[in-house]
Amino acid sequence: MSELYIRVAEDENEEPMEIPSEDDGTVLLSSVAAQFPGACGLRYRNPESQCMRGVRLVEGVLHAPENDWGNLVYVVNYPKDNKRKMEEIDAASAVKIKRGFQKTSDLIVLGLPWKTTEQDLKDYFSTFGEVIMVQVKRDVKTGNSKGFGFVRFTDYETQTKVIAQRHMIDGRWCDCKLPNSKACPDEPMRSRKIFVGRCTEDMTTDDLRQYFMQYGEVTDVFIPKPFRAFAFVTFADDQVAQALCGEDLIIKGISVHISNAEPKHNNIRQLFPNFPGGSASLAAMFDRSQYQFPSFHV
DNA sequence: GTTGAGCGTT
Repeated sequence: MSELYIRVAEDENEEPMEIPSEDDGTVLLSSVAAQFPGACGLRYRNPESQCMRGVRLVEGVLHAPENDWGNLVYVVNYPKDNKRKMEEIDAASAVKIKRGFQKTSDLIVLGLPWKTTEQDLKDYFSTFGEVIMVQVKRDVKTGNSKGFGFVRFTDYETQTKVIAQRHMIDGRWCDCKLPNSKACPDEPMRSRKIFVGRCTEDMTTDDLRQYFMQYGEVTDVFIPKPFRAFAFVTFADDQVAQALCGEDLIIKGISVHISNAEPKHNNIRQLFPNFPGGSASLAAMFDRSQYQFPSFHV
């Protein structure tokens, strides 16, 4: 019975994840909760009655029905109020739960040899865990490496391990750190609009709409022309927008950075036609006033 | 073709 895995999913229609069982054939609730934070039990559809059945849980240990887990997909139970929170109240935490708790972020890789390629980086970092993105930053004109890059892992544990040590890559010692540009203000505006930084030119409004749909209803996508490497996406629900803020997301293999959309203030003069002095001081005042006048940013 | 602490064509 050792080295057995059971299939567990958040919902009957979601993709299952394999959770390891113990030597005696039981599964620890903590093993389930490690992948599904907040889980308090498991259920499954009884093939005969077609009814959902609970899995026996004794002191944190889940016991196989009829002493055999079989090939069924088990569904995670959450405490009742959690569930209501997820479905009705807190769209923000729903997004986070869905994506797993320990989200990884891009790591900056400092000190790369000039000759190191993205393939080299991928080969090297794959020895630590699954890699979902690598970049070597290059001079746009010459194509020469700037001597640093970025890497992103699937698992948070991998990320922790990689940050903790130095790396010998193609004959040089390199460091991996969390990049500086991670900050999201503590008191974010409750905007429904997000700023999507580091877009590439081949990302269309349709691409962005398709991608962001998974988090909630998208009401608008705006890509400035000519190309400026960023875009705005507006959601129907501000909680969805806020939940994504500060994240690095992979779109078409490219890591984009999500932050709050700054209020646009190009029409201040129209709002305050008689304000004395230059537009700069007016703009500054507008910025300080945005909490009192939330309706000004649309 | 050069360099060696840094921060990703907002």
